Amino acid sequence: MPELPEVETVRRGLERWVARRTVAAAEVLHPRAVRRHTAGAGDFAGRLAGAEVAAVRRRGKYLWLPLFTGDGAAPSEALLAHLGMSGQLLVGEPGREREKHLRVRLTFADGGLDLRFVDQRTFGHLLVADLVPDAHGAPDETVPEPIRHIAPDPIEDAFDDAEFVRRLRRRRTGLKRALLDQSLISGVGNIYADEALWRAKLHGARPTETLTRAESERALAGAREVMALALAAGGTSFDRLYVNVNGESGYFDRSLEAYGREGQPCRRCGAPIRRDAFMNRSSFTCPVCQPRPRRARF
DNA sequence: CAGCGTACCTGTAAGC
DNA sequence: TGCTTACAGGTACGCT
Repeated sequence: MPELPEVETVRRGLERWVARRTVAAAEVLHPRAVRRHTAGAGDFAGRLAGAEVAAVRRRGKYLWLPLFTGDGAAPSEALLAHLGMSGQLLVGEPGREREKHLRVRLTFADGGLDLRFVDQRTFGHLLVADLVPDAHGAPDETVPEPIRHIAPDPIEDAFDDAEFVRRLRRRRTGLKRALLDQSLISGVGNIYADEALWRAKLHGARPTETLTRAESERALAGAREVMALALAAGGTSFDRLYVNVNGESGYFDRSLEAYGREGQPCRRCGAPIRRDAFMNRSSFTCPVCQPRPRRARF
């Protein structure tokens, strides 16, 4: 469930079903799922066994569960998760059948619902990492060390609009590429980048150094608005790959204005939406509302 | 250093 | 029907 609204939907589910519970055991069924935990699968499982989930946090597309380790101190490490292209975190009866692409399974000391990381394409991963001070947020906030370089996302308090606009306009790249850069703004992926640009009436190939302050703010507002709407709909899913912790799909796909609408009329002006190849994927734009710049950056 | 292309996977759908 | 190809929500890494 890749982009911010889908990950936030999962975060809310985990908060409800997993927070404040103590892990009994972690079972790694596919080593690739913990490849970024450099100390290995055994160390990963060892750090989780007996730990209590203190909370469920998110920045952009990353989720993390700060862990109480039993000594009464504040959490110093966290279980960090990225769902990649096809990852799911599912909560359910421990005895149910194992999913075909089950990669990691956590059981809890209370014997209740288990937590499963299911990931068809294995681009997602889990790891346990140290918590370090957050360079972007309040002084007492922490983030897992591997994601300290990730920028705040536009729906968190730590996001600084003016700073984003300054950094965006200093870049020398295309607008869409910049929106997808998680070190500039996190949480935006291919769907919501296209939707934000449609709302802002801007083309993703616009060179960032030609953007006015007002245009930059429009792009940001577009991202913020579309993600808030998608979140209210439980996220976007085209198939069973993108579901919440209870296996249910969101329905924001019905509200998409650009993404996946090649050849269909723009709901603002009626012109057929056009598809272009971009970064080994697709970009969808309205050729009238979002005129392609003369000096295009893709 | 910033920016860009490619690699990493599995599954589905479309094309021949 | 079966084979091949294109494409799918993302990030890390190495090259220029």
